[in-house]
Amino acid sequence: MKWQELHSFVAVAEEESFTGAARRLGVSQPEVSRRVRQLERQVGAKLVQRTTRQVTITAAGREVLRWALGTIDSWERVNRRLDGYRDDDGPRRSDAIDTDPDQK
Amino acid sequence: MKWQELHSFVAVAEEESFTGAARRLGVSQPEVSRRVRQLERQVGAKLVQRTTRQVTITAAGREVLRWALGTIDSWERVNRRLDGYRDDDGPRRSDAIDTDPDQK
DNA sequence: TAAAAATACTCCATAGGTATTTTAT
DNA sequence: ATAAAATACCTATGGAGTATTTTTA
Repeated sequence: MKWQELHSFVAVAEEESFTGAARRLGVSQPEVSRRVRQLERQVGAKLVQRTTRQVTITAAGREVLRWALGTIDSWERVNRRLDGYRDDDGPRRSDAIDTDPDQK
Repeated sequence: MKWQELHSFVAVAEEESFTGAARRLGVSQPEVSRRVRQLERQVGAKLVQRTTRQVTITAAGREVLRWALGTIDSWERVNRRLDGYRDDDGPRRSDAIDTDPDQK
């Protein structure tokens, strides 16, 4: 499971659109499609019900969404607590950890 | 950030050894080394202090470890709750989501 | 000096883009 | 008919192995 997949799924769930999510994530629409499908494959359950006109989250999707939001949030808190320990020698690459949706 | 990196870090922290963690994860020692370094790079802080004879977790490492353990645990709970929704058509690939350390 | 971590090099899998096709309203 | 998701295809990045080198107790 990858962080990006979670973020992509969250974006799709919130935007109720793959293209919208793609725009928001700064990535192509097919890529979002792939990430969500991949997540679904790994989880073993359909997370969003899609037709070309409607994207609705499934019951399983709601479960995962809740968890994903909580996890992302808890990470952000831990991440903040790490500020004290941070070694600022290496090149600062805030994009490496895509904790923030509006990275770029 | 990748799930594997978290698991690798947890294994290293618990085994206090890269080779031990590698054995436990069923992966090569250099790979574990890379995954942990990658995680450190992303986090922006050294998580384990290593010499060739001693591997000790840092303060930052302890923070991340706590979070990682909690996250892995919470995922396992959600994952169990998903059993009801699971579509058992596609090939069962329990290894895809490495939620379980003893996958293979 | 011996055991363990890091580096070097290689190969192949997959992440991710563009172009196109399919589908549902 | 059209907007949006899926598929096809291609390239480049990086995941992961083996072999080797470096390091410290």
